[in-house]
Amino acid sequence: MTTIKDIAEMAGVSVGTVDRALNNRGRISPEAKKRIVSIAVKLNYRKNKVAKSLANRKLNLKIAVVLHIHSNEFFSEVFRGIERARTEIADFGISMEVYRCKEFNPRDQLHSIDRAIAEGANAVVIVPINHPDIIKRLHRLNEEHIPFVLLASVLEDVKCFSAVRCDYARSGWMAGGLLRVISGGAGNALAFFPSLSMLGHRQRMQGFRSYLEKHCPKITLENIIELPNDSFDSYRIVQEELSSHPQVNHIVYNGVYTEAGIKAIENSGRQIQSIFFDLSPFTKQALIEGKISAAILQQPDQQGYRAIMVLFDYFTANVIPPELTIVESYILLKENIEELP
Amino acid sequence: MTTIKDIAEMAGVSVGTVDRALNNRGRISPEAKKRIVSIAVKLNYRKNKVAKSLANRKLNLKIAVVLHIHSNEFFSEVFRGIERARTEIADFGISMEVYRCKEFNPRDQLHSIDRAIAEGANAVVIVPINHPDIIKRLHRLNEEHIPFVLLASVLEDVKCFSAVRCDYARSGWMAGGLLRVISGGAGNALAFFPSLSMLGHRQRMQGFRSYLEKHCPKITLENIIELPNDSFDSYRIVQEELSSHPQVNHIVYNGVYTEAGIKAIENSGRQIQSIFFDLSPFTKQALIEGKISAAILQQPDQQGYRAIMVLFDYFTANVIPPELTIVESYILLKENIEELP
DNA sequence: CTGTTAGCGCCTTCAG
DNA sequence: CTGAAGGCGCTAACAG
Repeated sequence: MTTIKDIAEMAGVSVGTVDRALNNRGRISPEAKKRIVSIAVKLNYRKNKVAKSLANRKLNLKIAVVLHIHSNEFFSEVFRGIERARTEIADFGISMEVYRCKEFNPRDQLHSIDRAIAEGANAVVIVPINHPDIIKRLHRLNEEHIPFVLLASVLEDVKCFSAVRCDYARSGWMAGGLLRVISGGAGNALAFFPSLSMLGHRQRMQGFRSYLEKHCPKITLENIIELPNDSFDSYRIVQEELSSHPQVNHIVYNGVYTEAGIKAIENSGRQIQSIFFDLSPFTKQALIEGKISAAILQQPDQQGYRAIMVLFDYFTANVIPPELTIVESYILLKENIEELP
Repeated sequence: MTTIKDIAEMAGVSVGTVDRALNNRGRISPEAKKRIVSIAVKLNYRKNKVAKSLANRKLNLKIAVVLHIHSNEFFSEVFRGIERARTEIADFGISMEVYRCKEFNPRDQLHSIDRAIAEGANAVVIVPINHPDIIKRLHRLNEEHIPFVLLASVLEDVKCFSAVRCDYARSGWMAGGLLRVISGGAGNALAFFPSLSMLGHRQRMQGFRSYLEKHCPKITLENIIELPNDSFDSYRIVQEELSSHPQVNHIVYNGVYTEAGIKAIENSGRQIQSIFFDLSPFTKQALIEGKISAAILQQPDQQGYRAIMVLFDYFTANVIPPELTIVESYILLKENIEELP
């Protein structure tokens, strides 16, 4: 491992000069810089993350995390990942502040961003609301050179430092594949999705639909339903859809209120194979009890964790992340989680 | 974040004394120690991993990794995880040396361990051969207080620092569950496993068998076959078994030579649903082409990575790991990996 | 038994 | 434009 001291000796200059040469701090003669850089390249010099972090300490780096308040189980998991990251980065002198704001309330989220910046955040992780004011504010963050990471969401037309999310289209596609396997390739299905005004959900829905169109000619997708943002209404809608589609024997359910879906299916008294998205406690229980057939997970904790770590790598090692980090989705059967005999 | 300096000031002693008190180095009066420790507890002091690592540098910590030479695809993946860990721990002043030895050759492995220790390894990660001489050597490592991590294998009666592996019984159980789903709960099956003298494989096989017994009364498990350690022989055996069991329409294949299994199934010309373990390039291709139905993965790269990181956490933060770290297994359908339209 | 000090590698500040 | 020095938190070696 070569250090700036090695380079300094080799170049016959002081470490200070090497530091200036290698970090574009100016105040250095072009010739000296060139010579030092070439030595650094020759010795394959890499900055030591640990030493840098120790020195960084004085900078008091701070990451702001802008989340919703009334978070569902999915975001609780995301949050768990974020908290895990917090403990890991603390030793590196990087702190984290969480700002929670009302869901579907752009004004509140805007306010949170402003506050974060005012309080000295050096970077932002955000689950953005798709609203012109927010978009505009994010553009301004770019102008202010505050890197921000988009978490668990799709926002087009915004150039962010990095984005961390699942591949929504893929997860819908996988739901299709899983349905093919579970159904033996034939049957009648209903699919429920949360607010399709969110691009991610729409992509998932489209992935699912196009899979069935391409690969499952014998599965009739009788309806695709957008779920309301309420547990009881969701229950009622699932129930109604089941009543009005008596041949349906398969359901794909992607919704915040998993209990609603589970109960509605159960209370129908019909033999229905179902695929749920995400692993709420209800889903988990229902899976183990055989009330639902399978689940598709998107590792929310990993998403939260990675979003923070992207910034961590940047601060500690100047790593420029890929524009998009995809966290893989997984299929879960009861056999993955039930207790073994 | 409180530092030893804070504690020193508070206790009216020097940082040296605090260091001795907090790290059981002796040479300190019991009263001083007690007082300092209580202050540390009150201030919720945690050692700073970064600073410790920087200081650790002088110790030149070294992790030895004892692997087989003729590694299959599974161990290539394990190795990739290990190399990933290498780059992460380098900045912390911890190096890694890989010792490769002939598979199924205890003498050679023994020699590798000896050499690793002679060359100053402070810890060992090993994929152990289940042989009395190796076991004895591992016991001696314990006496020498060299922590060692067992990787991707089960060894009873050896108290190790930590073990990292998949849950073999669970992955067999999952194969059963997947077969249930794929087959619709009825059919005739064959199951192939690698050397059952390895405890892990035996556990997986038992997990699979007991699942079918408990939950799939209509699936006839016609035979369980142990695969030889050769590609051509494996092919021949699968072929023979298929011939002598003409009603078989389901196969579970866990073997090193995945190509053998795939080809034998393909060449039989029969309509066979199959579940493979692990994701070799052959398996991946066959999955995408629909020649096999599903795969069960055990994240070998994660296993390699975690094995190293367990020691890393110990060296940098004195973290005592759990005796066993289970890396989850996952189900893979073609829809997980095929290209999206 | 305890205090002091010199690093670990890097960054920043202050002199020159 | 460049060098020297101090400090980030912890450890180890040496003095007392």
